[in-house]
Amino acid sequence: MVASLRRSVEAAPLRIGALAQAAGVKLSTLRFYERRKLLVPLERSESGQRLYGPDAAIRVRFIRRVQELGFSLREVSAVLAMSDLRGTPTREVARFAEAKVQAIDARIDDLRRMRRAITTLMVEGFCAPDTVCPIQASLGAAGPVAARKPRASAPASPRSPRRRSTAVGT
Amino acid sequence: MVASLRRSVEAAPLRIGALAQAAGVKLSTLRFYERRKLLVPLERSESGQRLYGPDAAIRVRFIRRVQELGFSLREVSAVLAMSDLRGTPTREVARFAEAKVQAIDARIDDLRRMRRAITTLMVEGFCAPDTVCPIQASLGAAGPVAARKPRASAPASPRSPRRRSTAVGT
DNA sequence: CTTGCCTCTGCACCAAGGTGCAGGGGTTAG
DNA sequence: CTAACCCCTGCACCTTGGTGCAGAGGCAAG
Repeated sequence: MVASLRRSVEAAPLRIGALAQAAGVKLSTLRFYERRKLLVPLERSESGQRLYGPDAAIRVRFIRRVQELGFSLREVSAVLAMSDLRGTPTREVARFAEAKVQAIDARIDDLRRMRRAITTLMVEGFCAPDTVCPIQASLGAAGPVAARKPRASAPASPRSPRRRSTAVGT
Repeated sequence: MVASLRRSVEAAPLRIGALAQAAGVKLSTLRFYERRKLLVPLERSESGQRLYGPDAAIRVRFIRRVQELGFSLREVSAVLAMSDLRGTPTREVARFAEAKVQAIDARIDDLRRMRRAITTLMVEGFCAPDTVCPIQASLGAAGPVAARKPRASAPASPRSPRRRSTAVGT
């Protein structure tokens, strides 16, 4: 009842299954995001069913995209918190945003460097024997090593494991 | 004894502890990389101690850097396998390299888009209330959602947890 | 009312990337 | 010789980001 009376043009609230479909993720993922405070349903029905607003799918897709860009869920939630502070760029938020931008720039630089190393290599016909391969040299030089953190990229089906070793092909 | 007689100019083989120090990682990490075939010691001493060549630290740093760029260890090892094929860019390797370059480009594009969204936002004084925040809109639009994959970036000390929720500050 | 499809909660488990620890030897200075 | 370090193996455990499952309840159609 309550729900069906909202401003009529507004899309009806989605239940979890519909949202999962719309956003292309699993129910369990949505519940997981809720635990992590990334996506909280607009409200619950009397019987406890999660009801999401029509923009929820965008939020979910956003989360996935940002993760793809190499940010952890913790960071994604910081970004979301920031974007949720509509109209109020506090000093803290501004600093956070700035830091994010710098991190993004640094990451772009690294990717460019790596890209360059790879293409150069391919053009030059690969590493000469008995030298340190330039791909490695380009990124392996001394400097801060950074504690274990990242992960990303290529597609891998969740239910297709059973491969261990590490061949170059494929 | 054996070790001290190698061609005098070549740096002495490192034992695992020295390499770990030089590369800024833990012993256990090096052993782990060995299991994953990312870094195999040059040889073992008679008593079974791992002995690494002088370039090992570069390789380790390289691994860390590439991971930071958002590649999984599986992918890193593919890159390394590629770079280890000194002098022989096979067709397979070339295809792999090309794919990597494309992946890198795509990732750079995404990062740029996100960067743009953030800076624009900061300039414009944040999202208007009652609209979908442009940060989210810029990346959350419909399209393929991509199965769970990535991870990366900001520093976080391994032994400093005990924080759960997700505030924007810090 | 029963069937079928959703959804709920709680809990266990998965893979990746490490980390730590126990128990047992190597090696080396004093 | 013995202490102090270093290193070995195997195994258990940790964090992230999800998944899956069981057991129980909601709800619309026939």
